[in-house]
Amino acid sequence: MKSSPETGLQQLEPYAVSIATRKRQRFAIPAEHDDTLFLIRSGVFLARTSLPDGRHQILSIFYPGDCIRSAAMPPLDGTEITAATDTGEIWRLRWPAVEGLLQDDQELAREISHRLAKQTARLALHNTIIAGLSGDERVAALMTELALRVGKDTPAGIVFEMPLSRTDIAEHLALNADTVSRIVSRMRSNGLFAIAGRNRLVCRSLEVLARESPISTAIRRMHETASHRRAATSPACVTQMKTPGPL
Amino acid sequence: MKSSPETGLQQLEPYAVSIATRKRQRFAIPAEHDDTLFLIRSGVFLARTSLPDGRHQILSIFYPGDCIRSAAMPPLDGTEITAATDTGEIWRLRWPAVEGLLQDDQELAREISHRLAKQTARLALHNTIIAGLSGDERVAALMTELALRVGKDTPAGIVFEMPLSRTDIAEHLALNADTVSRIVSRMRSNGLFAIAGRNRLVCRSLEVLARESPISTAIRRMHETASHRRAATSPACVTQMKTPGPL
DNA sequence: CGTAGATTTGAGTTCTGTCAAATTTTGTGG
DNA sequence: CCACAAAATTTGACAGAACTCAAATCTACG
Repeated sequence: MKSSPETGLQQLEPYAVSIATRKRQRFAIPAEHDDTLFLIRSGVFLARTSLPDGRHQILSIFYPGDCIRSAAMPPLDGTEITAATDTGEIWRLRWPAVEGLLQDDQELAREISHRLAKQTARLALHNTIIAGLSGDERVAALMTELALRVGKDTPAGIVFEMPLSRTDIAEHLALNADTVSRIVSRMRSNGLFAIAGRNRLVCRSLEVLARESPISTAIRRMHETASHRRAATSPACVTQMKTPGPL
Repeated sequence: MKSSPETGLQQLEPYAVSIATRKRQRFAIPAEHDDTLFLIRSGVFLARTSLPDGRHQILSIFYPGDCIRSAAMPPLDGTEITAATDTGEIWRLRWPAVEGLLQDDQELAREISHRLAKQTARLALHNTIIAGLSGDERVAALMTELALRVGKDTPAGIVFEMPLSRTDIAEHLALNADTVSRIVSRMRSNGLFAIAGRNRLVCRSLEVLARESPISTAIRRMHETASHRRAATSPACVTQMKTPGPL
């Protein structure tokens, strides 16, 4: 169905400004009149916004292949995109330019609108998670998502770098950082996952983890198709690996 | 900027199945392989989903002019669209057919993608509301939205039919129906709005109501531009009016 | 090796959920 | 128009999950 490879949309390259990012690098969302498309090429990025009272929220997590159209961002001041992984690459394009291309390339039009639709579905699913699940279930849902998205299969289980701090997790799941810490500790002591070094998580069984979250089926449907999990020996996705050892 | 009138996209009519709806009428979301576009022509509709544990959630509220692409819905079983107003009209189109039209009509393509983007932004804003605001603030946000969307200016203030039951509100705002009832009663006794007959609310001052919600600015930006509030004597928007009297 | 930032943990508080009962509203049929 | 049953809403009492605040640890990094 899709003609493009993993992160796809290669044909947009001539129109894009490519930016190599480092952790915590921030990108402002242009105003309405300067509609912009960001394309995640590698790494994990976050859409973060701040409420008038000074608190912050993480609206969504972006993975390679995701498109971010500024017009689809809520009109909240202080909304920005931040890099969550140590390194990453993001493309920046003017939306009107993209729109022009779509007319001549129906395949491209189909692909972009499909991706945007899928991300809207993800947003809605996240809504469901926040609105309907307990703290524990929310964390389990996030861990399942990350295992599917940035995890690599190893003999010990699925290993992944956690790109979000406790505070990030809290801001994403509508919880408190203290509460997240408690929940993560509890899940760890229950053996749902182990911690191997700085921010590296090992999930022995995705099944067991998924069982902690009522809507894990939807999460898997949403993130598994886009998943490109591979053995830790794979050369791709270097973004996620700081040290090459499998554990 | 937009060439089309209020609910727009008239040129899609030949390709659409028009459905006149009555309250609580339900529409299934077609599966992935049968991507469909719904177009709200009049009335208020809800996207409702049910969790495995039997609870329900209302993912979003749709107003005239909104587009619902089934591929942008989360992959949750039991997700459906329901009519919230007594009467309404909805168009149903096959997405591939729409996609074909977009190629020949760039203006249409622009308009549809713009609407879909705006609705994604609304979803993200709703996320923010659920995740970051207290119960009272959430209800105030919803009331502000409804006043802007379906309200009509009268000498007594902004009058609107509340299309959502207490349970609906609860399912939309991630609260409990009992809690919603308490909050609504409290807001009413605080004079934020009055109740005039069956499900009819009167908001004396949008400013005062908006002050109850920290992100009212964004809500207004999001819903005011699409708003077509008019005096209660206006012939349009009959959907909202059961009895013609202004109070 | 020390400092700044992140994480963990404890104790107490608050908001919201739960359950049950009372009350109001709505729809229906004489 | 009234009576009645069903549904929706309101209200009270209580329980629980998550938040807040503060202090103790831990970690990264110069």
